[in-house]
Amino acid sequence: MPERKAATIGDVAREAGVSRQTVSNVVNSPSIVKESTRLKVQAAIEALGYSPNALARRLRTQRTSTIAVKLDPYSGGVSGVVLDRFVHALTESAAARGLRVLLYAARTLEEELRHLDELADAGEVDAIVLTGTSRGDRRAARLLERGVPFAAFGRPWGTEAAAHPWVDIDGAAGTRAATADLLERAGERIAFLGWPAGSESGNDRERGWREAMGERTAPRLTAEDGVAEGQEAVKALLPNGIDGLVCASDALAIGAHLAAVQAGRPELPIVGFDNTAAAEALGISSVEQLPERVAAGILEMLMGPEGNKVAKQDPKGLLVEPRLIVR
Amino acid sequence: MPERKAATIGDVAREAGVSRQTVSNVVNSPSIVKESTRLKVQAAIEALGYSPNALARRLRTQRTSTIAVKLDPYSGGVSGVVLDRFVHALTESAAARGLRVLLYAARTLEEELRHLDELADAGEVDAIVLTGTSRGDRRAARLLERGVPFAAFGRPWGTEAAAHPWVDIDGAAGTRAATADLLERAGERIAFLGWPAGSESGNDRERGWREAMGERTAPRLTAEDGVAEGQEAVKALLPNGIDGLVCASDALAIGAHLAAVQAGRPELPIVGFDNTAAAEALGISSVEQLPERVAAGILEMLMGPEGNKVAKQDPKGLLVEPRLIVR
DNA sequence: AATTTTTATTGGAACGATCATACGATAGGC
DNA sequence: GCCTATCGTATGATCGTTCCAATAAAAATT
Repeated sequence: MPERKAATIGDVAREAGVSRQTVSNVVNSPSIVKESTRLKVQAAIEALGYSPNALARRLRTQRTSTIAVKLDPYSGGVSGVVLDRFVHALTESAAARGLRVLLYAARTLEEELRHLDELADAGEVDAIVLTGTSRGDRRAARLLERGVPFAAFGRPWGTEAAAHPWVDIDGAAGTRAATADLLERAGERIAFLGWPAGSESGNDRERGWREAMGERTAPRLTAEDGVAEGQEAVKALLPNGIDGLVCASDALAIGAHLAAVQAGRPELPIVGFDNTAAAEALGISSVEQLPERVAAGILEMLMGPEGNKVAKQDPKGLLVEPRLIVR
Repeated sequence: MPERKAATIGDVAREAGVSRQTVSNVVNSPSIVKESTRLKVQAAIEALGYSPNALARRLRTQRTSTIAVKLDPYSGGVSGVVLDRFVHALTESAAARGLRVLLYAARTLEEELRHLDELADAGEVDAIVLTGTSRGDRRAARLLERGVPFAAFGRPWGTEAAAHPWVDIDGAAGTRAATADLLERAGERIAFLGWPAGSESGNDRERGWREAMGERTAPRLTAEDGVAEGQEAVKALLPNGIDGLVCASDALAIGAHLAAVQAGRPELPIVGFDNTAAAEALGISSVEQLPERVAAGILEMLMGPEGNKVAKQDPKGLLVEPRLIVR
């Protein structure tokens, strides 16, 4: 008969012959309870199969022990996996700190802002994790204005630099390492295939390549993100004779790889970005983003190095250095 | 000064000069309130920026309006994307019905069982969504025993067939369609590349191929799931001369494709399963699982076609027919 | 031995909503 | 004009926990 109603703290108190508060103490701060009574209470808890009701506790403490994160609509592309990995990692690290992760979905900015308002108004979460921040991010501005604790996966690219905590991948460091590696292994002419101007992270990744190239020169191409687009862009270039190619994404890298194979240069060293399964399957080198580190960093920003409750945050940032995977 | 404490239902009642209950009625069942008082109350709500506290409501109603779903650890392979898409879709459909989705992470079965117990004991969720069910699934058994409402993405492969609601992809229908298509377009000898015996969904997918082949014969290979494994398995086969190949996964299909290219038969028609980004990028046909339909089906099982609260479920199943994407 | 401090436990209030029930006012039936 | 329905609103209890202040008992100080 598993339908029996769950035992409450009052039931345990009666069974053990103590007050409710003492039971609560045994559960939450056992150290202040005398050993003999603690054992008595623990036996009663055991006997009744008592487990504190999370809802009641949250109402009383005004802490939900829950953080929210947006799950982006499935984009269908090669990328997007990085965010999924990030959510995976966030869930695991959060569980280790006794936090739950709540998802919300939004297709548009307006919808997301509405969701953020709802989550904050109803007191559903202690903190929010934003992903994919952009220059002058309206979500960040809104949360700041409302005083909702949050941290972002992504830099505050604009001027509000110091206004909230964030963690991001150091894209420039990634492409710098990739370029340096190719310069050493392949030759002087290492080209770059990036996105059209206007993308913050695109600029960041291109900067790494430029810095590593120094005085050397090599073609710099752009294409919208996508396999076909990358293939098209590189097709025109190959006759120019390059020694290697650094790309802003795995999708572009795969396109470039296909173009290289078609042009009879299957051995052309190419490096992508994101280390997706597709790149792995094709044996293409890539820059691995380590979203697990980002997740850990975000939680540390929100709750301190060890804490299990959301605390006041310093608005500081953390750049995680990605890792080059050579294949 | 956004630090002002949030207004409660009592504040609104005082402001509007009515009782708490009337405010509650305006929020939850406006139709039973006289128009004049309703307007008065709505004005007060507006003025104070009142929003009901979700925690208090949940404690009183004993409904969390939350469902839990496990997020698998990132597997790193080509597959796994289907589950992510499913979670995406589930979150969106749930939001449309006023439900939230809570994530939990687990690396082992034991850990998952522990999490399930905790979620149930603490009354954190109204229902649980299981993914990747197997024969004699211990999680399903546990939840049934404890009386926790749940539905599964995946068939109850064993004998407990009718014990709980489930939704699954009709894998056999997918491979049947793929095989039929190749028989029509490519020729009589359509081979199958599956997994080693023991996988329920593997058997299911192979069955579809067999059924479509009927009296015709063609090689049937197996390999562990993976690009390299698929490539190896097909390398030996190609001299045999086949007209097409149906695979149990995109990873195998990609491996097969690479083997075909190396063997000088790049045009060999191959069909994968899951329609992952990698298959798309390489122009390989694939069977698309439509996890969005599965998500909608799961919610319907839990809450009825229109409902927004978890109701008693009939233990019935639903098979979703996948779609063949020809490239 | 009287006083202060510390330790262990208790009882009531509070968190913020909804439920069940009771009440007053208006309307309808004869 | 009396009795009964119906409607709209109000009151108090309740969900299950933790906070707060108070108390009783034990230990330490003078």
